[in-house]
Amino acid sequence: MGKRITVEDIAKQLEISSMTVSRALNNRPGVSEEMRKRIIDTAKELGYRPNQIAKSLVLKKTYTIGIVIPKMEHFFFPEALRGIEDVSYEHGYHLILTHSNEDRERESIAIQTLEAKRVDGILISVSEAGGNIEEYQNVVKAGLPIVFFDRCVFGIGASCVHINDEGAARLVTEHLINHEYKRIAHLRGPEGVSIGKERFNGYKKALEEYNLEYNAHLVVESGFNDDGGYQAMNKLLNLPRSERPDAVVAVNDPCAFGAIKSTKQRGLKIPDDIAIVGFTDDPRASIIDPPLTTIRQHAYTVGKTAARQLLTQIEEESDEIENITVDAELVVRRSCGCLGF
Amino acid sequence: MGKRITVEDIAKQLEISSMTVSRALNNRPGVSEEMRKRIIDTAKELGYRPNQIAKSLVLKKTYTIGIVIPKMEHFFFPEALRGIEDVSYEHGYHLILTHSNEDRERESIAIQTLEAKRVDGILISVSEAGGNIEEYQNVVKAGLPIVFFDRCVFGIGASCVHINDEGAARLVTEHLINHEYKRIAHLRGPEGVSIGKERFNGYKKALEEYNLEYNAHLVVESGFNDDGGYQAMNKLLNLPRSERPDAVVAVNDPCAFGAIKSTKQRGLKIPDDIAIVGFTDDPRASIIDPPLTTIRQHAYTVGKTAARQLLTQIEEESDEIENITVDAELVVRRSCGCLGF
DNA sequence: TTGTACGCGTTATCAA
DNA sequence: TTGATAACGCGTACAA
Repeated sequence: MGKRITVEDIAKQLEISSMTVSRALNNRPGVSEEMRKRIIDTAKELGYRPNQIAKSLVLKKTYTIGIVIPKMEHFFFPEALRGIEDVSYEHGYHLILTHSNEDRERESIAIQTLEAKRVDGILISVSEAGGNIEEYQNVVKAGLPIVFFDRCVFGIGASCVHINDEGAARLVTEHLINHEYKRIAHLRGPEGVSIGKERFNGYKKALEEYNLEYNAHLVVESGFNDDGGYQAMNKLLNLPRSERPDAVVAVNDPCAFGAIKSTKQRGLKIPDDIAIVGFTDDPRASIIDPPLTTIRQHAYTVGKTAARQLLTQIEEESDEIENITVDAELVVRRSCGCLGF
Repeated sequence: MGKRITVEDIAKQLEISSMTVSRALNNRPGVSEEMRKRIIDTAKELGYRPNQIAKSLVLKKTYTIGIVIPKMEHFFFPEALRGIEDVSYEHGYHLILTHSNEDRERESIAIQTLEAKRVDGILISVSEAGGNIEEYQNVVKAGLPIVFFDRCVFGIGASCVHINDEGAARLVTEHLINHEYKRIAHLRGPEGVSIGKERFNGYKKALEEYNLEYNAHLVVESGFNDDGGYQAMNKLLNLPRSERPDAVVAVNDPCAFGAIKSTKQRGLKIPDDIAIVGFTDDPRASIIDPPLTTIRQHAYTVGKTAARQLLTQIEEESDEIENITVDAELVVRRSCGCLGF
């Protein structure tokens, strides 16, 4: 931040007061057209750039929203970010991007930074390590609008935008059941993260509905990445042959990719020996061998919706809380063996 | 931005001056340990959050760097962003993220916004539509550090971090030549963008070096996305059979994916009928059918290096300009037909 | 239509 | 060790 032209500089050059300059530059009434023109011209000439910092201080408004993202590597987040950006841009808001790297403490610091920067609102997807509930509550208490997206925290008085994780997991599990799979395993996400829990619930409810036995040995915690999926799948494949699953529901696509790798390494065929389905519709899902049956999440729409919800809260100063569900759909490809080829 | 606790509030509660509070909270000397403790305690109690806006105004420093990214959909950028974020975080800087969406005007607005927000520096990858040279020059003139990454603009007094695009394009083209391909086409990026031009130069130089005829019909502009690659490949395949290429160098992986789609649609086999190579090493490259021979770009390293260069300029107030090249490597997979299976 | 005084929340400077 | 004052750049409120 070097020396910059200020309204005062422009005022001096034209021998008028800084207020007139301010009025002219902000299209306020009370300035003669001639004066306004002269002011705008010299502003351009001098390369004036308004100081948004000073503006924010007096207006108590930054036109900035803070984002907390747990993991940039997941395709879901850049895509959601794109949705957030599009909506914010339309509304004249800008983004401060922070990254928790799935770390509790780093997330906590990120939130405090955003508060210090006086963002007008926060969009957050909580870290895999589980949430800083108290931190979130402080934000809510302080009257700073906050909207959770994808990985949510309920019951603290904040809005939430996510897909129907339980329903979608149930859908994909039922799809497997309907195609005669009997021993269906689940590579589950962390207990403390909403989507991990809900997808697990969906899986379980599908089993119950069809009177399939729930077997705790067939549920392995995997985290959200491919390495976790690889490790978890290894555990399942280390079971005695008779106890091995004939199908696997992975908590997300990266996890499914890890599971596919593990399966192939042992010379097993997908879907002939074992079916695998994912959740996300990562760009790789359609071109991996075999193409992955999965749930299409519409990350862009989730981002857009979350941003809209946040901006509504900000601009209408409403604190109406909403729990918004974005539609998801089953995408059937070869990895589940249901296409008949 | 609601009512927030200020240093003044803390000062009043303790019946001291706000300066003492400021000193205590910023670990400055000149406060008795006892006083410091009391101040920190009441700050916590009251839920004090420093107002970085006010701080920035007086310190003329925001600890924020602005990013301009042309297209979130390219895998390269989230990955570079991750590198940028990691380095910035270490240095205590935060990111304002803007998105030009490959649009000239939107890029221009983004830059002006970042100036208004008084970022301490800018990292930019220019839009496909070509650069706002004057805008960049104004930034440089204003003394605001700016570093280009990946898609650069040279000769305006700004640093640049990119891979050796020309060398890498030459490498991959030579690889094809060495494996007896004779009619090698190029799906090229836009004229006005550095990487488009340099990769084209690399392609051309490889041909020259091996005395292969350069044929302008075999060079088609494609843009940077898969649709552009698809369209461009269609043009090549519409040529009379004898004029068709036997190999194609795509300007990047998304473009190569489009070309692969076009080729498959016509029932042609890759690499038997036509070889295709890309540039990026997108996550899909390794799992598409056939796996794509490409250049691995190390986007994360590019982001990291660019951020480091920018922070050096900011913190050392040096305006030494550097043109930094990040290594890239050839990744040979099946799509070029050189693996012998 | 234009200008003056003051405040936003913080820190630097100088005095006590 | 502590405090009073001014300043950062701008906009609000009121006066001329």
